[in-house]
Amino acid sequence: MFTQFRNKFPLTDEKWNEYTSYFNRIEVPAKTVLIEEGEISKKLFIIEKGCIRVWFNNNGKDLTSQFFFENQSVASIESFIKKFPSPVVVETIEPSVLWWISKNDVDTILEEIKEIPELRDRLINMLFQRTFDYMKHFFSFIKDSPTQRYLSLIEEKPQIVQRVPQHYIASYLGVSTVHLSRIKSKLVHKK
Amino acid sequence: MFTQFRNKFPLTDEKWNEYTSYFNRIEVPAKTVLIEEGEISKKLFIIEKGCIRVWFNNNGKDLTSQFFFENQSVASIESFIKKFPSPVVVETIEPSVLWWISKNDVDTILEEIKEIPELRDRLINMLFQRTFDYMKHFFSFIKDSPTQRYLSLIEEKPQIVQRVPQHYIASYLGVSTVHLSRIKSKLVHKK
DNA sequence: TTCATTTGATAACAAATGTTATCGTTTGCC
DNA sequence: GGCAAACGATAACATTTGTTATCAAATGAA
Repeated sequence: MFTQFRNKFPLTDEKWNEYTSYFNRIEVPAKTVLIEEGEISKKLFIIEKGCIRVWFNNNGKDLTSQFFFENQSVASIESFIKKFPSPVVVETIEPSVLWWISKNDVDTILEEIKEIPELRDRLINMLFQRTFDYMKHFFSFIKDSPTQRYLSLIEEKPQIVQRVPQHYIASYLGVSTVHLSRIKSKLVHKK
Repeated sequence: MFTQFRNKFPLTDEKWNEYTSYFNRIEVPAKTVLIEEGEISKKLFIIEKGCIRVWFNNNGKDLTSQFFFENQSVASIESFIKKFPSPVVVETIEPSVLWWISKNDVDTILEEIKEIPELRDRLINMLFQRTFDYMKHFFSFIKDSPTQRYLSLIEEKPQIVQRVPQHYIASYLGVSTVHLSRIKSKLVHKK
């Protein structure tokens, strides 16, 4: 799982082995809840195989905010960092193979590597990138129609359209399942 | 302008004076464009007095993404950091008193202070906070109706409702000016 | 396989929102 | 003060989107 990243981290073999040994491998079925609403999230997950959905409960309605696939890391980020009760649920969509690490171990690693400028800068860049991604997704809500957002999704994140059940995609795009069905139907008939 | 922040930064008086001297004070009228669309933004602004709007042009329609008031700092953030052409326009709403600093000077300061853990951590926290703010604003688009978003705005950012022309608020909330008018009208008549 | 569950399409109707146009008020400027 | 531009409210109508209900197809578990 981790050997593919080995050359990206300027660490001694000793440190590398120590850090990667903090991770635990688990296999879980579809629809497994990894982090519950209200729980203080103490785990960070990396996906070896499978796919994960982050959603929250809004007056009984299930609203999806993000999807994650192979090689991405997932946490209830605000809960993980600030120790707040998680506002969101983190749940597998497909049967998945995951690696998790505890917050304690992450903190240990961060404390040690922050003396290494390359890694520190990489971390800061990751944070910026996250912010930019949110900005972009947000902009699409004030500037695009649901149809345009669906077309962008096909273009930019085809994995989501291919692997995720449609009613989750509907709430991710901010429309009802019926309306997403209509959008697809119209697109087909126009072609 | 800066003396109110003096005690928050663990710097020698010498460094403090050097850094604050990098800032330039300007006074500008309302509707002054500070950063144009497509320009590579090399300035960061701090607002002493007045109010600023960040917007972008979407097929001729003027869409507002953020508002800023006194003591906040403003840049076309992605352009400033990554040296991309700015996708947004940064423009004053009211006549304003601003302080600006060049990207070069910001880089100089960042390079020097990154050896100071307190400041580095403060910077990282600021980045996280920005991301959380975007997440929150984004969530409100998938979970709230325009009426609810308007009520939240009154509650959480009364400055915007009080100081910003209504048609800018409409595009910020993602509705037409006519519909925002309707929303206000309904709220009044229900009371 | 068989049956229950999940998923997705569609229709009919209701509600929300956009568009265009008009009008009155406010604001800024000379 | 007076004029032009900006701003905001409202009406009438068009379009989009949500809701509820029904049905068919796909999927998964025993």
